[in-house]
Amino acid sequence: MRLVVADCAARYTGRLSAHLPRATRLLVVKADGSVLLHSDGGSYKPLNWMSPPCAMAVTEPDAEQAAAGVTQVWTVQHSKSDDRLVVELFGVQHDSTHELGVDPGLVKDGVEAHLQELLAAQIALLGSGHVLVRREYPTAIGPVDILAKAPDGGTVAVEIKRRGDIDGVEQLTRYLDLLNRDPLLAPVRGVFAAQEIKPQARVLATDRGIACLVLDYEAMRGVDDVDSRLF
Amino acid sequence: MRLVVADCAARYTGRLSAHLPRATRLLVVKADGSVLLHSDGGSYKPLNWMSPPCAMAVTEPDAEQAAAGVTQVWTVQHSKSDDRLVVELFGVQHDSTHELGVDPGLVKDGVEAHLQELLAAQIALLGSGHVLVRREYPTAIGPVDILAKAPDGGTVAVEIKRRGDIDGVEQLTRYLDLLNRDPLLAPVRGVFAAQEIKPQARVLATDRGIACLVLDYEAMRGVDDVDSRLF
DNA sequence: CATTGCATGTCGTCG
DNA sequence: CGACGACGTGCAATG
Repeated sequence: MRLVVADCAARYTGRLSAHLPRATRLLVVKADGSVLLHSDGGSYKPLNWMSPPCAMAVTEPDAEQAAAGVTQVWTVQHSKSDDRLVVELFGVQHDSTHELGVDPGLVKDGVEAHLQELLAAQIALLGSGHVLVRREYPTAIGPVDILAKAPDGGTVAVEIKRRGDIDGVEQLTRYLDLLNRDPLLAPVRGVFAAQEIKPQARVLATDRGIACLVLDYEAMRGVDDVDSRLF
Repeated sequence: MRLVVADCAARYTGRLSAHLPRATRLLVVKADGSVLLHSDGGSYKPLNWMSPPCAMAVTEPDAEQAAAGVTQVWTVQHSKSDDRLVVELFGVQHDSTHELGVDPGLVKDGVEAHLQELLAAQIALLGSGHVLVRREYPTAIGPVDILAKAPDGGTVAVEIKRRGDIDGVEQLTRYLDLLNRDPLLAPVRGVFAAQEIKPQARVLATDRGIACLVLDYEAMRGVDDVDSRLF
């Protein structure tokens, strides 16, 4: 990994065209050839970058660039597309290279998968008397998160999201359209379950006769912990 | 901006829980207090990070950490949530600080907005005899990208995307449902226009009687250039 | 300030 | 390799 702090300007062409006026920035060149240009603020997203696979060529400035004070030019070309990043360096404050080795990568705890497990285990949250049919119930247009039988003999299809917005309601609607054509399942009601349900999503769901269920992750995990201790 | 290359391990808790096993990484501390942990590969996204506003506290390792070889601990706490990033540093290879100043930021050329302008100017791409009503036609659930009158007296609603996938078809469907309730506009046909239309989106659109229009950005810009020269 | 829709999204997973 | 959904999505425009 090479770290350069330099006064620079950049131009990107590819999926869009964009340019960065001259300023002092951090340039990171990673072992796989990818390049990041970071400013001293903002988010984790660089101002400009090139993703791997790509190759960097360092060239001398042409006459015009040299007259403007450019000391070197980095041309970073993506290997599989015509995306290109050209960086003009004016003055270099810092330049160092470091051996980092391979990274074992991030280890995450589950979120949506865990919510699905918890709700399957606590299916009575849908209402007393509900029975789990199965998780990831397969259909032609993808798996339904949870399918359950209601005490009245009907079927309940549950779509689970961490954050419930309009897309999730659309997805559940498509499942319901399909499932209700199956005489063995119909009538199928929908339940839209999420840790947080956006107002617009709630309106749309209600308009379509889909129930909304707000999931309390901590509480559900608490119940689960109690269960774990009992067995 | 502070750049540190160090052997480190990290733990993030907040919207999810995750940890990074010990390895050598780049740690960037920006002027606004935000912290990025980068490996020597992958994309521009850090392995782990903390967004501003946040504050970093550097502390001595406790007895257990010290025994494991930890020399210092960085605790980065988000100011507005309970998101927290804790980094244990074992050995520091590099540590430097740089003054960067304010960045003027990225300047982009338009993409979707430009497509919309071009199609509005070349409305005959919808078929000969079409007349533009307006761009960003307002409705209760958001603006329709382009509304036009067809030569047969009907109305055409156009949804424009750079890449056309299923969400765009859903969005256009909602607009069409609403617009067709207006007797002054009905019947309203839909046109789904994009530089690239995903197969699933095309199937869904066709199934709903929505026409698909693939936009050739370069060709449309070419026509526009010719127009500009004429005037 | 909340909401919405876009993104050079990136990243996993599955067919 | 392509398609699809989730993301600690981030981010700007907008009401």
